[in-house]
Amino acid sequence: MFDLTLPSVDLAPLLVGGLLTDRGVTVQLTEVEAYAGSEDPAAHAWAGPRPRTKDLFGPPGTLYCYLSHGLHICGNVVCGVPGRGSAVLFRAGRVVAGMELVRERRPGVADAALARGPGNLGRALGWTLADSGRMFAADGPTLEPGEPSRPVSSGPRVGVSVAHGRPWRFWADGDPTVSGYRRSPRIVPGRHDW
DNA sequence: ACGAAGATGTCCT
DNA sequence: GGACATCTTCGTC
Repeated sequence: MFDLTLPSVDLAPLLVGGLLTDRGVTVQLTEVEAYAGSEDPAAHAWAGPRPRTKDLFGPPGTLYCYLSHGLHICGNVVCGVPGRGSAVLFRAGRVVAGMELVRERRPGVADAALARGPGNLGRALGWTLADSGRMFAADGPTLEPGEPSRPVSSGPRVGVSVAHGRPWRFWADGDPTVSGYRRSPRIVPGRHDW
């Protein structure tokens, strides 16, 4: 298990290569992003606790799931100081166990793409909004250390329109299961925006 | 009540 | 690289 009391920016690079398991499916993480809670304009926790984001403010080790674009379930592990809303978003991984189950959930998809992108990773694990609030523990989802498939690189987070100067996305560079970088169309040109 | 903005995915050229 | 589907949440009127 990881030390989930670490700040998200310190924990995130350690999670690359780590093994995320839930309900018989294991993915080796190849891409994650750190969000620094109430100190991070790009974080869901920035506006303070809301009905939708209440699980972000739970204890470290809480699974926070949110609905993205009305379709996709994305998952995070809450970490750091309790109540600050810090978390690491699981963006992509390689399926290493439960492959048959994942193929059923995502028919016709190439193996490398089964859990590529946060929404696809959530689908691979079968997550729904009801999974938000569960705890990482022996009887729930688990996170175990593992060796990254490639050297870990860092850069700006995908799709965020503010605080894009913070290189808080971490990935196994060159791994085919990593999602492509996508710049937010709403970043105002020329503005540094840390 | 209305409109815009998403921590996206997929298909198209 | 760009368009668009999709729908909840939130800000504003």
